Amino acid sequence: MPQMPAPSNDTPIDAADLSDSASTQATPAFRPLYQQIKGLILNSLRLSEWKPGEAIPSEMELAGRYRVSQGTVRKAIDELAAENLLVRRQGKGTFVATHAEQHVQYRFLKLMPDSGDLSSEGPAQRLIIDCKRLRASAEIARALGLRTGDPVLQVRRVLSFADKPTILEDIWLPGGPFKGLTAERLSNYSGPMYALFEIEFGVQMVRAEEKIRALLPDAEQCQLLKIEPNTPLLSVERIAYTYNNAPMELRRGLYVTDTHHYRNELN
Amino acid sequence: MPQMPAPSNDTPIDAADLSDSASTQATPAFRPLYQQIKGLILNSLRLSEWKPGEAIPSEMELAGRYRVSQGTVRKAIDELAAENLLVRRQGKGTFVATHAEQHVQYRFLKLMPDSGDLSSEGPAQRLIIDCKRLRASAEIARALGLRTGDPVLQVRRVLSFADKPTILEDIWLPGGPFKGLTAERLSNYSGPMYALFEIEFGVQMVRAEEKIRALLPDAEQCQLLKIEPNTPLLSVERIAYTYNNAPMELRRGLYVTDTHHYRNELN
DNA sequence: CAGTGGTCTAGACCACACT
DNA sequence: GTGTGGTCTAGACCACTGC
Repeated sequence: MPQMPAPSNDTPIDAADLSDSASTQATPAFRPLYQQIKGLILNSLRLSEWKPGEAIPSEMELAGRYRVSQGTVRKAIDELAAENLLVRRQGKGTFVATHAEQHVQYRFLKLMPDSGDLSSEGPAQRLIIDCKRLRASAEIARALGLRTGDPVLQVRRVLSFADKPTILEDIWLPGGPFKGLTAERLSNYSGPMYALFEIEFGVQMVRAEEKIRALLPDAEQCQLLKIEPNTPLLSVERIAYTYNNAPMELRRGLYVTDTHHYRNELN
Repeated sequence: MPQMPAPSNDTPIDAADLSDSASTQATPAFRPLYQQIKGLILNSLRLSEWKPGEAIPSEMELAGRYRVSQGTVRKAIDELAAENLLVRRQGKGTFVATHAEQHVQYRFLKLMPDSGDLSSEGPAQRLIIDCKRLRASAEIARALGLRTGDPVLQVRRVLSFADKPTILEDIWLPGGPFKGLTAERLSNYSGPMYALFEIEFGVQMVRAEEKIRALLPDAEQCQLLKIEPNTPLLSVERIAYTYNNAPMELRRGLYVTDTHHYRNELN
C-alpha cells in the first residue's frame, strides 16, 4: 500500500520518508511512486528474474504485486520501454529487450552503406583475428571500471560487407564476467556478438557512448583492412554499459568510409 | 466533443470516419484522439500561433478548446516534449522550444573538447569567410527539396575554440525563406545561427540527420583551418528540418579532431 | 472467446513558481 | 494564495493477438 509507512521487500518506499537528519545533500528527495516501481522492475531485470526475450508479468499483475494502480505501473514501463530495456507488444505482452531475436541485427552499429539500403549487401562476414587474455593497462582499466593489472580479454576482428573489409575492431572485456570466452566460441556463433554475451554470459548491453575521431591507419591496420596507406578512417571508441550503468566493454572500431557512412539523428 | 461526428475547425476528427471506399491503402487508419490533438498543436506551431520561447496555453485551457480531457492533452504534449518541440516547466507552463535562450548553446553540435569540460574553452569565435547567392546544383537541390537552378544561399565560415580553428562549415539555404540574409547580419549577430534563423526569418530547425565520414582536406581547407596537409578530418554532412519534415538547410562541416571528438550516445 | 496492451475520462491531491 | 505542470487512482472501453 503506497500510503502505508512500513516499507518491505517488493513494496515501494513511501515518499514521506524523512531525509537523514545530518545529511549534506540539499535535495528534498521526493521520488514519485512510478519511479520507485521503475526501480523495482529494474532490479528484477538486473537479477534476471525475467530473461531477455521473455515476457514480464502483465500490467495488472504487477499492479497487484506492487499494490499500486495499473496506471502507475504503466508509467514505469513506459520509461523503461523508452530506454529500450523493455519492448511492448500490443495484445501479447511486455518483453525484455534482447540483442538476439531483434530484427535490427546490429543495434549499436550506426554504419550504413551509402545507398541507404541495408539489405542490399547481405549479412556481414566476420573474421576473428585474435582473442587473448592480458592485464589491463591504466587506460583500459579506467574505461572498464577495473584496476590496472586486472585480467581482461582482448578480441580483434574484421567485419566485411560484400567481401570488402570495412571495420577493424579491438574489443576489451573484463576477465571476470567473460571467463571462458575463446576465439572458437566467437567464430562458431552466428549472430551479433552482444547476443552471445547475453546468452552465454548473462551480460546485457543496454546503453553505450561513442567518441568519434578521424585518423590515418598504421601499416598493420592497412594490411588487415586491405587499404592504401593515407586512407583516412573513422575511429569509433565505444563504451557499452549493462544495467547499473556498469561499463562492460570497451571497443575501438576503425571504419572505412568510402562506401559507407556513420549515420546519426539529432533531436 | 470527440464523440460527435461533425468535425469543424479546431475539433479533432472522430476516429469512426470511414476510409475512402475505393482506397488502395490497407491501413484501417485508426488514430488515437491524443494523436489528433498533437496534430492540432503542431499546426499551431507551424502557423506560429505561439512563437519560440513563448508559453502555450495551459493544459486545462487546451483541454477546453479541443473538448477533451486534460489527460489527453497531456499525452499529446508529452510526445511533443519528447521530440524537443515543447519544453515543460513545472509550476510555470509549457513553452515552445527555441535555439535562442536555450542554455545548451549548440543543440545540434556534438563536437566536444577531449577534456569533456565544455565551459573550459569559452565561447566559439566565428569568422564568416563568404556569403553568396547562387543557383542550386542537382545535389544541393535534391537535399533541400528544390529544383536544380533554384536560388540558394551559400555561407562559409570557420569556428575556432580557444583561438584554434576547429570547424570549417559550408552551409546551403533555400533562397526564398532566407531572402535578405547577408554576411553582415551573420557577423553582427552574437548567438547560435539557428537562433538568428528563428528570430529574423521565422524558420525553426527541429530535427536533423548527419552522415559522417573521414577524409583528407584539400589545400584551401588546410589553409582555412591552419593545419598540415594529410591531417585526417571528420566530414559531417547535416540536413536540418523544420516542422513538416521540410529540409531547410544543408551543412557540411569539417571537424579537426586532435583535441576534440564527436560524442554520441546510443540506446 | 479471454487476455494483453492502449486510450480516455474525471477527480483528487502534490510539488513548484510567482506574487 | 493562485495557477501551473506532475502524480495517482478507478473504471470504462477499444484494438490486437492467439486460442
